Amino acid sequence: MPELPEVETVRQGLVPVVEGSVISAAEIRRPDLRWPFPIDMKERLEGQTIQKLRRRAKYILADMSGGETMIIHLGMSGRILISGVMEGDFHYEPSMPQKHDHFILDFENGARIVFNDPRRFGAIDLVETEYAAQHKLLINLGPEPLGNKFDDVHLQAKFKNRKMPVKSALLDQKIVAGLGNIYVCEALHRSGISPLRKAGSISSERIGKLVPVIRNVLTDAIAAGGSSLKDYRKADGELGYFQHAFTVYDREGNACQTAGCKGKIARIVQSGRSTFYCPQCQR
DNA sequence: ATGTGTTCCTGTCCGC
DNA sequence: TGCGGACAGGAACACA
Repeated sequence: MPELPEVETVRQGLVPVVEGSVISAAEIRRPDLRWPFPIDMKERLEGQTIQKLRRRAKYILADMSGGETMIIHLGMSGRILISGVMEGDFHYEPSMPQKHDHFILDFENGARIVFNDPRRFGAIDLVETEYAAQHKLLINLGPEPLGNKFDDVHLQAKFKNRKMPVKSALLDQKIVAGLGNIYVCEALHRSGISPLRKAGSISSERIGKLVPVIRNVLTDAIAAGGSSLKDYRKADGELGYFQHAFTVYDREGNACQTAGCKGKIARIVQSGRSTFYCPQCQR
């Protein structure tokens, strides 16, 4: 579900609530999500101050005062919602845990955050901050698409000789980390590149154009608070609204909006995932 | 090495 | 209304 813009939006929503806040209680309501939690995670979290909330690709990283970092992934259906209030605000009793609320953090300032994930493809781990970047889940990630290391030189090198469709290549987190199904489809449409094209067959000139398009799609989506289809909510429970700006994703059968294009948006399946594109203007 | 298919899990929607 | 099947923002893993 959540791709980079959604994860970043959630992170930004959580920052004012959790950064500098002391965890008074950690409630772990099942032993695992996709993988088992560290057996002593509760004890290692309680009493800690969350010093910094970072993001790497689709992961949220919470650095604790005691030198450990909590690594969080939202999977397909994960949400983190703020459900208590901070001191000084209007106060009310936190609601009872809902179905699929798996992990709850209470803070000394009265704030509460709840991790809810119906499908349980999400993950939470706790590791030494110093080695967080070497974590199995993070070590092989490619560059941040909004960072300096993501440029046309990098993408050309990664695409060279690859026979995989460009759609699949951009979903590969080792090539660039943070894109998912929505934003790959949208970026390819904005670029006029067919998702079916083999990555190795795209000219350096077109790759040079694709790089800023990817950045712009993600930046636009973050500015819109992400895309809310079914599960996704911002940390305050509000909807994102980038879904209204989709040009292809989930728009099968609609007319292509590209200026001068008479095409109709098609849906195909690549590597088991839906791809939406315009066969007319994407080549 | 590289590309593809399967799998984890719950919920929703659509057609009959 | 009920029932079955397709499908959903991800990505590790097994296998050709």
